[in-house]
Amino acid sequence: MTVTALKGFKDILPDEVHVWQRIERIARDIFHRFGFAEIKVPVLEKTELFVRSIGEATDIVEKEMYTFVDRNGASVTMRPEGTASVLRAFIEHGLHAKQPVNRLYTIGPMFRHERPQKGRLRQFHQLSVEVVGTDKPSVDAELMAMAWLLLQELGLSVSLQINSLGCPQCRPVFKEKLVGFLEGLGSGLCADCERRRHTNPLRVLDCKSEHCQQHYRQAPVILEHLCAGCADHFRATTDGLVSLGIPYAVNAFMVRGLDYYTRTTFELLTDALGAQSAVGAGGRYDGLVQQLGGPDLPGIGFAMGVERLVLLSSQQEAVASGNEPELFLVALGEAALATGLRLVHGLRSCGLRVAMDHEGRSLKSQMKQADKLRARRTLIIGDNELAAGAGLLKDMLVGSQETLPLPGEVAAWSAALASRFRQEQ
RNA sequence: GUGAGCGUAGCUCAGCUGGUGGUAGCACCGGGUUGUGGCCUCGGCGGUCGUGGGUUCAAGUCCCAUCGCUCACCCCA
Repeated sequence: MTVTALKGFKDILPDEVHVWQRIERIARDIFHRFGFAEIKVPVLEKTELFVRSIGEATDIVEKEMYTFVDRNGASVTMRPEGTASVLRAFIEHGLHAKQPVNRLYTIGPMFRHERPQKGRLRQFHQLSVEVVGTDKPSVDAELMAMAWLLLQELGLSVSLQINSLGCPQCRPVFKEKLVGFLEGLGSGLCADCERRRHTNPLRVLDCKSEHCQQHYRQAPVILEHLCAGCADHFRATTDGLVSLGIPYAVNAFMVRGLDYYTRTTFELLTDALGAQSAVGAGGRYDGLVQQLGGPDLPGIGFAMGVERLVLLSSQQEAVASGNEPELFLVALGEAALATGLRLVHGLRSCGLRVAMDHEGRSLKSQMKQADKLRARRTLIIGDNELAAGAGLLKDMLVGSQETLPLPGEVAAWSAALASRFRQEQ
């Protein structure tokens, strides 16, 4: 092998592609049920967009972005997440002017230069969903309910954790209190926490070390320091979840890796993916649209990792792809091959999935091929059949076989066969 | 960026303390059936043992380096 794919970039082979298609099909269906419209945006953007939205001091911006200078000398970046691009498009095209609240989703690849591991790649794919133009907590609940329904219809069981990160009024007050608390702790924390204490104090509380957690028993909790507005919002959001019957757990220590989140944040977690526990996550980002140069509109969104959904789906029973040929045409000899090709094209034109072999191989060999492709039926045409103006139609499931007269024009046979197969489906 | 494990056929893997690469399984191709798949059976195709050095009479096996993959830390979808 001379040239291989880049580290962390994966080929999705034909055998697994139907798992992806199923996920995307169910996702699109649900998004449409909830009134979302698809938007397709570029994978390459000006670097500035992500720096301004995600935050200069985040891990993503500091060390994970695929950033390079293009031929004109401009700094460009392969998008590391979807929200920034969607909001850029939203603002650039003035979508807010068309309707007060916009519901958008996009599906596609994201890029982050991290060390790959189970469920984590450098090119990965997200289902990304945004609601712009409302700050109503019932929308927060509705959005989480949609994510929940999607996982449910995919047959995956996960847990929902939620938190509130407050707003520009109450979060700084809490942060100050937390820093004060951490300084009073002295030494004894793990190395990571020692470091985070200064770089990202909020994240300290998320530490997995039992030892550190003991120190944090008395730590101030964000949910107890929300301003009245944020507290009301959080209460209304959880009320909404309860009324919709969505089970959730409050995790006051949950933090997000992007700076733009405000108020509601949530994660959809599984324990079946090794170290990668989040299959989806999101939150509210009031203020982000304005920060990106747009109108002062609130927003909320979430993303789900398609690879992680695929990993979880693949742990379920295998499902047939549904793309098996409805007919495999077996042609024996030159003359039959020529007639067969015309018949196959006629059937395909009538909407049937039809396969055939062009190599002139033996009958047995072609039957094997039809079986391997899991073709529903075979139509055998050889010299005998040509002479008789007929074909042998075999049902590959039952094993029964009948002589099928093929009189007149190919177009006529094709239409007749196609409508007959439809009825038998 | 840090750490650990692993690189033998298209895939999954045997190969013990160095002594000629496995009739291995799956897959693929062909026969057993004058023109009929799955099951069975027989045969065939298929390998720079990741790469480069070193030790040795002899290296898939031991040593070093290097590349790649995987998992974990970090972080995240």
